[in-house]
Amino acid sequence: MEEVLNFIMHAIESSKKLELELPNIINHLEILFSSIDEVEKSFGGAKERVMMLLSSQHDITKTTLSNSFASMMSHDVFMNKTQHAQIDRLLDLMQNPFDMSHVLLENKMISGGDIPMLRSKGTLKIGEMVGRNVEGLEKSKGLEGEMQGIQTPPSRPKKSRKIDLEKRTVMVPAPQVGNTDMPPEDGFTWRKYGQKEILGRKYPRSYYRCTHQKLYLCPAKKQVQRVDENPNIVEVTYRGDHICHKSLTAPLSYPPPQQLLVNINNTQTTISPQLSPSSNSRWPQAANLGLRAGDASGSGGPSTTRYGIDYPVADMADTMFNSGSSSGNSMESLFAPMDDKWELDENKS
DNA sequence: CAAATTTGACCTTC
DNA sequence: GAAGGTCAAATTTG
Repeated sequence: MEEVLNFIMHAIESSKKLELELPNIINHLEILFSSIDEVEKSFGGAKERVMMLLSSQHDITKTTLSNSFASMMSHDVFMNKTQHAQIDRLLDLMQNPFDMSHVLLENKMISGGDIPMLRSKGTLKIGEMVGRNVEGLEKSKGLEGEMQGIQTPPSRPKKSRKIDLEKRTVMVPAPQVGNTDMPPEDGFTWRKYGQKEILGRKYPRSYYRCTHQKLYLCPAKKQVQRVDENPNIVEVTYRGDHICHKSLTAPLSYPPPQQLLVNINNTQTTISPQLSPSSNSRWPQAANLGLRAGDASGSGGPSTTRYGIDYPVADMADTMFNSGSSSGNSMESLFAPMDDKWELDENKS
């Protein structure tokens, strides 16, 4: 419990720090990123500990947890107006490749030649919560279809798209280099099972399901689609919750998440319903999107998607309550780089 | 050879 | 019947 408190206190501290420094780092995206990252990690650590405690105590459902966070989010705890403005700016940058290069230059200047958050693969990462389409809300038609475990003979088993799986859509930047069609990373391993041209959409939609779908009957799925207006952003729609443990699907050691974490609530009106208890209760655990850029192995062949963990502030709700993330050990790897970042930040301030 | 991706066909919904 | 979602055989890759 003490550990939880430590994490929370650290998160709060980091938040305050961020708030104070905001005017100074408004143009320093890398610092801004690090700061957000710090806050997120701390809350993530707290969440993890709480989850561990809960699982030992049993029976407090994820729904409850999600609701709690939904409530927090609805009060905009983590996103004040200034932060929203920052995100708007980042989005603008994302929408213009030229501006992106400007960002790079900008970071270079700031960091004296090194661009920790942009130099590797992830580049900028903006999670935009565009909607939680509670598709299943009125679909009390009952659970039909694939999760029932009813075996139907040879000719294709009956399946239904109307399974009571909620959808959650997030917008994340597409990889800028390499195979830009790769789906965002989110800590789980996915297997592509289809791709389809969608009417009115410029780019095809890819369908992924949890690699362990068969082994663990894990119902988690996701769709990845590039945004027409801005190919630099992909729309990821999650359906179903992972029931397989993350450790089964992702490596135990996570690469330092050097990506940008931004949560964008388009509009308050959009968000509120999305945060309804019912819609939260079954969010995919993997709400934390990442990017795997620079991987040119996108087409064909076994390329088990090894997703590093990263937690966009974008979806801190999920980050805190839904991602079955790292082990105790991993926290070290999470915080180690952060210390460096803060050193950097503190030097600036 | 196992595991992942590709892709055309099939299924379900509207 | 059209469109979206899924299956599964074929293909690719390590």
